[in-house]
Amino acid sequence: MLTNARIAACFEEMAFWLEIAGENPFRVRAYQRAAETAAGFAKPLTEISQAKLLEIPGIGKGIASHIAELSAKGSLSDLEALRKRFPKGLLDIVRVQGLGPKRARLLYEELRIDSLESLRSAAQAGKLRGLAGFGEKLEASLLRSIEFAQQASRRMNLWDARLVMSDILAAMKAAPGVRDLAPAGSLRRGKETVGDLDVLCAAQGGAALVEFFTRLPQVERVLAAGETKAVVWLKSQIQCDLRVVPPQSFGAALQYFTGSKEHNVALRELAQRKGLTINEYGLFRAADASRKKPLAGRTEEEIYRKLGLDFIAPELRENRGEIDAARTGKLPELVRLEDVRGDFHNHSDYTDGQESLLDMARAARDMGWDWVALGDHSRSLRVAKGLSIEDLRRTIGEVRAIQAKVPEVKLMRSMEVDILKDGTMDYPDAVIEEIDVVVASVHSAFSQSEADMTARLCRAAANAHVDIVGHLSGRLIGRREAYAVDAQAVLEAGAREGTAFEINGQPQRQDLTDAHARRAVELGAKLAVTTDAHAAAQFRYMELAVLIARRAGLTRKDVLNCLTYGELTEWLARPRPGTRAKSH
DNA sequence: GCCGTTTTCGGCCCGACTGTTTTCAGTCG
Repeated sequence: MLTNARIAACFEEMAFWLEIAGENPFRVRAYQRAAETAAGFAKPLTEISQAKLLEIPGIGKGIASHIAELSAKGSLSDLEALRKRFPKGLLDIVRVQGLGPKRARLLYEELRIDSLESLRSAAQAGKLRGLAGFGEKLEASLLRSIEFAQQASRRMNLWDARLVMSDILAAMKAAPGVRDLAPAGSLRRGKETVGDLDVLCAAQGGAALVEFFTRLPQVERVLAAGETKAVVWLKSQIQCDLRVVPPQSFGAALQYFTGSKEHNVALRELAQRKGLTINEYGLFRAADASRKKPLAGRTEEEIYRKLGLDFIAPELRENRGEIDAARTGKLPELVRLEDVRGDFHNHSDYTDGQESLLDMARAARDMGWDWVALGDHSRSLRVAKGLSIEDLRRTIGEVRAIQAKVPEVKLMRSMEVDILKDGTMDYPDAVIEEIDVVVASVHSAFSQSEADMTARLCRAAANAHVDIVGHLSGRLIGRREAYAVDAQAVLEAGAREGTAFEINGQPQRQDLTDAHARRAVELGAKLAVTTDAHAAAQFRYMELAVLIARRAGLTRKDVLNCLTYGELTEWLARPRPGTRAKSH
């Protein structure tokens, strides 16, 4: 099936080659915007009629016909034509810091440079400095940048990025004259991976701060440093940007540097229509050329309010309709970490976890949760010491027994039960009925055909003994691709049968994605945010799961974890289509 | 290429930093 991700990649590449070709920059942007839209769109675009496509902001006749062509042929003739005009290696070349489409094209046309290798040898031979706009310094800096063009293109997962960020923020608190400090960028928006860290600082006068920042022990290399801005490469192997603004501009700057870029562009277009203009220093009347009297700037809330909008949570700022919703009072009231009353999916040392059931129960209590379903792996997952039927029954007894030791939190027994190759469960029905919460996941035969995998997961999602389908895509970010599956079909099957879907907060999984979670809710399914904790400390992964839920626009009523213990047991005992109610 | 209670044509967000230049282009976010 032609996925939205695949469509997005085509438009992204279209934009790239058009830019190389020196096309109208606004046409380029239109393709980039279409790519963003496609990537974040919950429903498969191929299933939407041409007329309905035109209603989507950023999609007009041209893009809609491209989608139709992609859908029909699996390729784009315009894209094929562009690919023939330029060598593929230019895609690598623009990853080098300081090289954009203009210079890449010049390098290709003047020196036939079409790969990182030919770029390196030309720079080493001193051949670049003769070109218009190139000099010795640029040549030398490019030569250095080539070295880590590869690693710089890798993105860090959100959890690791948050750890590095908190370290940098702690260090920056000691900087001279700091009045306020905040993370911005994609990390603040809760994106699953982060390309660079954005640190925002409020202070009067930035030079001393920039200096302090560039000399932090965490810094490996300074890429740029001016009066109000610095860019460094950290020893943790990620780029970190610092911006310093005066305190009265902190909110405007926080809004500006949180992005996304697409959200900000749309916001500024809105401002423009109202005779206003926004930059990182504040919201101004367009007529106020001096930019001396901001209408807003100290807080983000002010900025949105003065634009006639409700406050938009950072997680929603992707220009996917949130601005319209904010204008008409239709923004969802997003689920919050404080709304979560417990976890469904985790592991003890009976299988591949690090701590005992009792320690996990105590940790759940320390999280402030009202209830927790303590889990483990089922018998087929040998590498994780999956539990035999006898061991499973014994651990169910143990969970009941340790309840007395942690009266503050209601304990349940959950199991992550393997979905076998044919879509049946790893325990017989009679055994499964003894488990309080059944999370069904795929851990084997990842290379099945899309049709087989889809049938397998649909069968599990429609199984009345399954409460929650676990990590639907099976991807491990940066390590393993998602297996081939028609997620839409599985979400439909689950929604029809009243089965919930997991939003797994493990940093490498983050699965469902925000787009699939949104689709699940649109189809009428419930979601469960989970930690998949293999150690007590990993209960904190709930933070990531909730971020995904928020990015998906989920409210308390969409998320099972917001139920009280009483409400949850009612949900677990709910009548399922085609079967008798489960007994508990 | 997209878009429109000022417009169906002519606009399309804004600023910092670098290196190349004597006023600016390219890149980046």
